[in-house]
Amino acid sequence: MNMINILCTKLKMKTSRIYAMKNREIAAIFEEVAIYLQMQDEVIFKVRAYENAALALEGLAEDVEDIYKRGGIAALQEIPSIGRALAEKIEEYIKTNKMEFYDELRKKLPIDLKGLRNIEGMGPRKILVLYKKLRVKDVDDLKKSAEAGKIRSLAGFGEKSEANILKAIAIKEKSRGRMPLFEADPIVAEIVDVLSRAGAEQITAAGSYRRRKETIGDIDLLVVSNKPGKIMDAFTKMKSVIAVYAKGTTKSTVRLMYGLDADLRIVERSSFGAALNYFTGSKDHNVALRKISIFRGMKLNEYGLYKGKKQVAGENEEGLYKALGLRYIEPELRENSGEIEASKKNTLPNLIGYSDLAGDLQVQTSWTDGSSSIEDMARAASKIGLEYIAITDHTKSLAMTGGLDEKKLAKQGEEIDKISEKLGNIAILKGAEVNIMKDGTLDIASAALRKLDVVGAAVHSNFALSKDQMTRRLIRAIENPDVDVLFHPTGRIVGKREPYDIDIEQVVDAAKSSGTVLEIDSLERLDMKDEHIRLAVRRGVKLCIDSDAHSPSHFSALRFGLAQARRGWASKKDVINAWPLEKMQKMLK
DNA sequence: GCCGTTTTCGGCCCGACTGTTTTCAGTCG
Repeated sequence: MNMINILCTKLKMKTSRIYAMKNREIAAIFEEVAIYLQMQDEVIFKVRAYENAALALEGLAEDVEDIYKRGGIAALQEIPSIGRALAEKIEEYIKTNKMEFYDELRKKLPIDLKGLRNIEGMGPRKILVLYKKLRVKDVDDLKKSAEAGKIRSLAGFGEKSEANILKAIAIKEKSRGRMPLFEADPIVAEIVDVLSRAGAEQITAAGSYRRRKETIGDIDLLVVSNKPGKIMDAFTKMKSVIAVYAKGTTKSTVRLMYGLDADLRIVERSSFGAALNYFTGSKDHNVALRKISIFRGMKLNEYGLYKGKKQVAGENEEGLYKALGLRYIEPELRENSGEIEASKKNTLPNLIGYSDLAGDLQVQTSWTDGSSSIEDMARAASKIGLEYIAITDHTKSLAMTGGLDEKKLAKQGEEIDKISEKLGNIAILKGAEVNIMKDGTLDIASAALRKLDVVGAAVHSNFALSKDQMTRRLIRAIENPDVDVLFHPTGRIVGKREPYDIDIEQVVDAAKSSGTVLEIDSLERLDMKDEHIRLAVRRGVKLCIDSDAHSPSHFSALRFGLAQARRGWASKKDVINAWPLEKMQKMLK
């Protein structure tokens, strides 16, 4: 939340512009309350209730304020992990922007909980002791106390604890939070290489990396090896390791110089499936599976599924799900957001596969801000197995890219025909990424657009309109009979730019009624988000997954768009560029 | 404080590692 606050201040934006802002605010408060309660020796289950509620709010697609407006307290209680008491607290916060219960706790213990909790090893009990004995209120106090050698003499602490605190603070100062998946990819490859050289028999990256979440908080690796000592040594001595938090025979944790942690677990082959399942998560998904195990009179841990002392499953994930009476659930779906119920009822979607794309409907070239010629881009696309691409350079109002006008579009069309004929092995469609003006009109005349095969429309300016204005702007473009696809519908860029404020449901509904395709932009943007995709799929809106390539190497980003689509429960039937060219073209206006 | 394939009361996921201890509490995922 801090990051968002900073962002808001910097951009002088109203906080309401940030998507589902209230959800995160309230989640942050509940998280803090949980810590306060733990300090006060409140029963752990009450603590968990607040933690669970925070998680539920963070994972919520809909704005909690909208839910409240729609159905009041009763609607809030429909949210899992929110009961009467917490619903009332949420109501209070929506109405007054305050929560008395929380304010009281804070008055009693005026501590920067969030800051202190962010220091590795600092939990509620330690924070409380440090406050009571040394009046430590924030990270700055903590650092000073440690440097002055005051901590080592406290009961429960020692010299090592004191040194670790200083180390953890130093590391935190260099931390960077969550990392986009596409940045983590090469780092994971590097670690896998090291472990494989050290003699690991089997290596799999698990965690949010395997679930293909758009950002990851750390890297979880799972290894099968009969030389655990050697593997752990190789892992903790990697060049990129700047600190070792823990090193055991089955589990080690290190901090990497890239600003995130990596966890390594070594397991027996007979437990690999159970371990993979456990370390892939999500935590919520795991907890749900364990509850099912208990219900069926069994116990699930990272070593297997047990009936008494007998392992009934665990060597592979498929067997594990089967033994729990479930259909196999793909990692991208494991967020405990309905996948377990769907698995029970056998209604899981047949997810689009990572090699299912036949074409790419957004490609830029050196005609505008791309680096390469039409021919080079077409060759690169063909090389990775695509059967068709659409050339979609920017249009004239995007002056900084040298956007094309009607005349240049016509000229580019002639060039495309020539190259198409020359190459022969890939269909090159004529298209454009047409700029959506502030009022929702387009910057290219209808007559010129009708000569194109694919018209994508996109917002590139005036991001700070009100929710209402922006929604109307997009809907006007969507309903334009010349527009086939709405490119990167929410304008966000992972880790860089928040989405503009729109009513996504209205946008999706407009796409449905007008037969407009919504894009999943793969490169850096990952726009739409998984939850938006899921909404679109539910409403029967067609999607396309595009690279938004500006150079030949960018086509490799399609796998991230595909991952996003899978996380949004999309099947091949939902994604038009997974279809053969002729069938795809029938979907265009 | 939440929740119900079993339960409107009585449960609530499970285990590894560290540091400070001599058996465990605290933290983490």
